[in-house]
Amino acid sequence: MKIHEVCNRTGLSKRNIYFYIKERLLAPKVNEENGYYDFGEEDCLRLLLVRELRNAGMSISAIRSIMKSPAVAGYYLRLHLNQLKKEIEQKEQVARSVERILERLPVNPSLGNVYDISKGAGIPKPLSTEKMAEYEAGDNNLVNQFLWTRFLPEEEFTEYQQYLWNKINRITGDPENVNYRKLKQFLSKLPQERVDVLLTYKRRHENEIAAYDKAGCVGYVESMKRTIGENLSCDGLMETWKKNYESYFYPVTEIYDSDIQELVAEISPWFSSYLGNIHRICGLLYEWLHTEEGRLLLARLYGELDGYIDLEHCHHCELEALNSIQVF
Amino acid sequence: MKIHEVCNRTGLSKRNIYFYIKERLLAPKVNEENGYYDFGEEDCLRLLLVRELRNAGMSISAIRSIMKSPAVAGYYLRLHLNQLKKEIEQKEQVARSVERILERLPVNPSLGNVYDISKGAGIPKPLSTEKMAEYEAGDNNLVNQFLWTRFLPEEEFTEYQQYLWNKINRITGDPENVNYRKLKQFLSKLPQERVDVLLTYKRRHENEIAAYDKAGCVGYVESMKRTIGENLSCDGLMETWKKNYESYFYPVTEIYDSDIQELVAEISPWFSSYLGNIHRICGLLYEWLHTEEGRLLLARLYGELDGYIDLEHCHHCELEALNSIQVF
DNA sequence: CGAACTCTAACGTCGCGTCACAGTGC
DNA sequence: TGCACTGTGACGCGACGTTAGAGTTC
Repeated sequence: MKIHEVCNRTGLSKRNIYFYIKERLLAPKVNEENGYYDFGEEDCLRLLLVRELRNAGMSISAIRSIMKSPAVAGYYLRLHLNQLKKEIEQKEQVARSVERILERLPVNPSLGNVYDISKGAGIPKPLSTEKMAEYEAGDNNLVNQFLWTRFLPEEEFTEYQQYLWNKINRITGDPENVNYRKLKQFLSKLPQERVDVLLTYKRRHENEIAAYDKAGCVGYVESMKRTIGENLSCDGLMETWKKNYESYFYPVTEIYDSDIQELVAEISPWFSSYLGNIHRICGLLYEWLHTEEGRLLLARLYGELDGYIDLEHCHHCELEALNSIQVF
Repeated sequence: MKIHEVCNRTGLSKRNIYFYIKERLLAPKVNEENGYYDFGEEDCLRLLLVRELRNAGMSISAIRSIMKSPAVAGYYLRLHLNQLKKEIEQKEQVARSVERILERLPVNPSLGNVYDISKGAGIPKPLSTEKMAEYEAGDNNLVNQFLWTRFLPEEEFTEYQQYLWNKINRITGDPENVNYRKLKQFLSKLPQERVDVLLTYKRRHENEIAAYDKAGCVGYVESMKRTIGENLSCDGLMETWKKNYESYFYPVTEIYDSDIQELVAEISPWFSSYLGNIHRICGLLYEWLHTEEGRLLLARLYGELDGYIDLEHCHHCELEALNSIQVF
C-alpha cells in the first residue's frame, strides 16, 4: 500500500504520517528499489490508534511508549487522566476568575483598573511541572497500575477479582499514605524512558522468576550472590541505590510486604508464584549470608550501604532490588 | 530603575521582560549613553498586568491589544472566557472517554485491543480553529461587548442601568438570533488587528459624531457626500463592501435599527446623542439624494451596489457605513 | 513528455528558558 | 582589574502545517 491510500484510509495527512514515522510510532517496510514506503494493515492500525490517542491529547512520547509495549497503556492512560483532571480544575478556576473580572470591569477602563481588578480576581498560578510533581500527582490508582498490573490475569476480571482490585485501590487510596505518596512523587519525576524500562524489565524479569522450579530458584540464588557482589563494587550503582532508597526502594519494599500482597496474590496466580519463589530465593540467600561463607558479603552490604538497608525488617525485597539495580 | 529591581518587584525573569519589550507590551525609556533601559512605575504596572493576563491564559497578541487600548479589555476577556469554556467542555469529554477506556482495558492488552477500546470510547475530535468559528463562537454577550460597550457610561452602573444591560443580553441571548449569529461568525474569523482597528476607530469616530452640534452635522453631511462618491469609485472598497455585506454591514444595520437601540440609549447619554445626530445626518443626506443635485450619486449607489444596499428599509446606518468603509 | 505521485529538508507556529557573547558599571 | 550586571542573538521545546525541491511512476 502506498501513502496515498493510507491517507484515505486513516484520514491523516501525508506530512503527518511521515512525522509519525520519524517519531518511530510505526516503521513501514521500505521498497529498496525506489525508497518508497510499503504500508501494511498493521501500519494502518497503528496510525488509527495514534490518531485516537492524539485526539485524547496524549503526547507523542507517551504514545511511543504504548506502541512499543502496549502493556504500559493502562499506566499512561491513568497518568494522562490525572493530568487532564488537573488541567480542567485549573481552567475552571481561571474561568471563574475571568467571570469575576468581567463583572467588575468598567466600560472604559484604564490599565490600572484592569490590573487592580485582575489582581483581585484570584487568577491561579500556572501549573508548573514542579507543582505537578510536588503536590499530589493524581490518585494512588496510578501507583497500583505501576506496581501490580503486570501480574494481573489477562482475561477479563471475574466479579470477585474486580472486587479485590477495587478493594486494593480503596485501601491504598488514602492520600496520606506515606509510601504511596513517595512513589507518586518518584514516578512523576522519573523520565518516561525510565518508566518504560522499569515496567518492561520488571514484567519480563518477574515472570521469569514466577516460572522457576526449585532448581531454578537455587540457580538464581547463585547468580544473585555474584551480581550483588559485583554491584557493591560499583560506586555508580551504590550512589543510585542511596539516592533512590528513600523515595523508591524502601517504599516499594514496605508495600510489597504489607497486607496488599495477599490481595494481589488472590487475584493473580502469577503473583502468587512470584511471591512464593522470591521468598524462597531470598530466604536461601539470607541464610547463606549468615554462614561462614556468606559473612564477607554480609559485612560488605552493611559497610557499603550504611543505613540504606534493613535486612532484618524485610529481607527479600531489598536483596532482589540490589540484584536488579542495573536497570536503574 | 534597572532591570534587576524590576525582576524583584514583578517576579518575572530578565529574559521574560526582554521578550515582552520585543513584543511591544511595554516600551521603557532608553538611556542613550549606554543603551540600558530605564524602567518607571508604569512599566512595572504593565508587567504585573501582563503576568496576570498570561496566568489567565490569554495570548500575547490579545494582551498587546489590551495594552494598546485598555478599552478593548472587556471584549478580549469575554472572548477568552468563551474559549476557556469550550476547552473545558472538550477536556471533560476526553476525560470521560479515557475513564471508559481504563474501565474496559485488559491487563496485558495488544495494540488491537487498545485501538478497539479507544475507538469505542467516543474520544472527541480536536477543536479546530475552523470549528471554533463555524459552530457557535460562544455566547452573544461577546457581540454586545463589540457593539455597545464603547458607548456605555464610564462610572459604575446604577442598578437600573445594570438591569437594562442584563435585559439587552437576555433579549439578544437567543442562539437562533440570525443577526447575532452572523456577527459572531464574522468576529471569530476577523484577525485581531482588524478587531482592534474597528473597535478603536468606532469609539473615536462615534464620539466625534455624538459631540456635533447642528452645524457640525451639516458639515459632516457635506463630507459624506464627497467620501461616499470617492468610495464608490474605488473597486477595492466596493468589493470589501459586497464581501462583508451579508455577514457584517447588514446584520449591524438591522441590530442598530431594532428595539435594542432604545435600551442602549436609555443606558447611555452618549449613545443617545450619537443616535440623534446620525439620524439627523443621514436624514439630511437621504433627502439630498432625492434632490436634483443628489440624484447622480443615488443612481451610482444603486448601480454599483446592485442588491447590496437597501436605503428604504433602513437608510441611516448603511450610508454611514459606506462613508467609513476605509477602516475595513 | 508531462502530470501526478513519493520522499526529505527547512522554516514557521507560541511563550518563553537557556546558553553564549559582547559591552558596561562599580 | 575583576566581577556583576546589561543587552542581544540563537537554539530548544511539541506537534505538526506549509512550502520548496529532487526524484519516481504512470
